[in-house]
Amino acid sequence: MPVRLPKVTRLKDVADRAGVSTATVSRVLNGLGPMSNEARGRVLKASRALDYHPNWLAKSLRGRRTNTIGLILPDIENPFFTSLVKGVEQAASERDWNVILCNTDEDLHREEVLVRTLVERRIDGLILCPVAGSHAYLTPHLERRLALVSVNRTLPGRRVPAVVADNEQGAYEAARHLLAKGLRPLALLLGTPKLSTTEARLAGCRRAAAEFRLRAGDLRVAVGLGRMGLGYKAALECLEARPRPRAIFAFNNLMAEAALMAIHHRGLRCPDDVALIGFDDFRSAAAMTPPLTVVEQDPIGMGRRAVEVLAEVIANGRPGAMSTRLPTRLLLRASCGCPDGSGREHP
Amino acid sequence: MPVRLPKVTRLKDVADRAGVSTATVSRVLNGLGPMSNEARGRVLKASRALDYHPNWLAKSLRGRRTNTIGLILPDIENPFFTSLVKGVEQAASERDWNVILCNTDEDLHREEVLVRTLVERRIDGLILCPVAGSHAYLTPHLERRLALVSVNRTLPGRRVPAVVADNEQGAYEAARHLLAKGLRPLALLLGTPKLSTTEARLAGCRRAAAEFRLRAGDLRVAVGLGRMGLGYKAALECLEARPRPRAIFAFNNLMAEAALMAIHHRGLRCPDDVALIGFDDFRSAAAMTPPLTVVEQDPIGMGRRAVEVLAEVIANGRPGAMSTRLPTRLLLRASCGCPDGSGREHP
DNA sequence: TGGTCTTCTGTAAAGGATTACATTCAAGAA
DNA sequence: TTCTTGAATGTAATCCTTTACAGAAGACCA
Repeated sequence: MPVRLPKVTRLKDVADRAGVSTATVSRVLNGLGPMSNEARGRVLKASRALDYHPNWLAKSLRGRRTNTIGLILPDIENPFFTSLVKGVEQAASERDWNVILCNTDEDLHREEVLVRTLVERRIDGLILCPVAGSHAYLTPHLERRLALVSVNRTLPGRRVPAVVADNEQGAYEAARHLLAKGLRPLALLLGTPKLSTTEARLAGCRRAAAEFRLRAGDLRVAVGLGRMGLGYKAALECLEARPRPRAIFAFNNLMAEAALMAIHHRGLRCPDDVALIGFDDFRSAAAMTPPLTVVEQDPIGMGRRAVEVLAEVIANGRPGAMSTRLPTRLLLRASCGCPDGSGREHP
Repeated sequence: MPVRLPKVTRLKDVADRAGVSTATVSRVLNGLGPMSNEARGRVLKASRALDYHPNWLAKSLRGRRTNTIGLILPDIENPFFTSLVKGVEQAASERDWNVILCNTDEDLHREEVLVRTLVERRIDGLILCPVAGSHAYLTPHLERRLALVSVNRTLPGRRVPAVVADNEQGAYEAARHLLAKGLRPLALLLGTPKLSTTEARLAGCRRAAAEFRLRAGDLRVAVGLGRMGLGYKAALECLEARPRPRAIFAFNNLMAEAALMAIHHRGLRCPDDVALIGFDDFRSAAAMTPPLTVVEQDPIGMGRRAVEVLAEVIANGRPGAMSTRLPTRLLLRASCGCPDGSGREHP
């Protein structure tokens, strides 16, 4: 029998219609405790007829668990983070968790506000990619045993589990690859400075430089500050210096694109005049001319792993390991002067 | 005096420490009702000392309002939707609303489950970009007066307010531009079929074709099904046909990239052998070789507008207008054989 | 002094679910 | 027949806030 659906249906309404108590309805709907088939049938029928949707607020309030985690990222428009979101969503939905996604735009104050909001929402745990700066505001949250995992970037000086890529090694391999070809000067195009990723990648490059006994002038550092326009300008200036760099290593996907545009607009050929390697693969990298060599990360895997670590923290109060470092891989395409080795450019 | 923070602080704890009732604490913290400065000071001090964070679950349960909206999209990895998310987030945060973002992966069943989940969470409203197929499951939700706005795509045959781009006109202008240059055959590379966007763009192309009195064989339709690999294959096949198309109009950013790769891999020159126009601008479009001409949309504006319409529905029970159609613009770059007119390739 | 207003504060009832505990009832055992 | 046991169900407390309503205390006026 169809029913006019006037207001929102409560558990009590279902109970009344089925002629049982609220406790019975709750037990039936959650499949807990003993129940007669008789009661079960009546409850399910009533629930269906009234189009009952349990009030998740009440449920969570009572159960002290929201099955929701927070995910705070600095820039969801960046394809790296977009893929990371996907990984987190996948792993979360396997656990029947929901994700609340938030964007800081690299703004520390906004990050602090977002963390507070999520804590007030009683999320079960938080995955955070912290912006640069002091995270003193986290102290009371951590004392309160907020389940927290940092992802992609670390939180310096805090005992917070981290899931990151092996930035040092990845950058080392890229720089070594360029230097082994004799390409120098080598210019580094940094994204946002002071981040743990930037620092680690820089360290990797310095290791390679030391190994090849590079002279001081043969390692240049330009800073793009994480914005396309600024990266483009920095790359242009960098290409103006004499002797001109023979290779550029861009520290993220945005900077790699900026560098390639700068090379083209200067009328230079890539890789013949200037070789280019980027950090992090992205959808368009293989469609560029030339296809871009990149240090490939696994953002989806990183997101998945972050959820797993968070699950450990939630369940046991602490993670299995404080630090997870995911391997990277040099994905050779034409922009560094190599024959398109490891495939992938045919989608 | 610093306090060891043992468990989570409740309103009651603050009240006890300040020596007042819970009602007073609530009034002070929400700035409602009359209160003495005396009480105010004591409450604020206690609240700070105990690091009190109001329980949003209890608040929302009692207030029957969550200040949260849902946003369901088919593919958050697509930069178009990523920007749309940004617009929604901006407009939402101006209203102190939070956004729960969900991903359907173009799967109707997943969409249905997500809507149910969000309804159970008692979101105040929902912005939905529906996948193809029958949305019968929406009927009871709409009877229950779920505040719903569809975005980018419409829900055929339902009275649900929609915020979309003017797909017909945008596609018409692009096709006209190519046909006016005498480029034929013209090949259309569709994304996912049966979507309102695809249909509208197709209609725009047919209008242009009729205007130019195109012969039947001079308008080809290939289908990429919204996946990079399939789009690439479809484009390759399309380029194999004789006479070879002199122009391709790709119906979304993914298909445009696929088409460009196919052109390159076939050893053809763009735009000399085959001109190319895509639908929707994206970060890398200007960095491609040649830079891509596209029908530019305004995804951020679309997201913002969707929130505004949703706000009307929430406040008044109905929208100001059932349909909002946002203008598009042909953004000329080199890939259609035009001099880089409207700039933008220098970031 | 008593009455009327104001201004502040407290008590207790929602809001909608889960669940510890109590109760009922029938079957089986002694 | 009476007692024990177990399954099935109901009652009421609980989670944490907001807020209607009532009460208290002081100011002011007649």
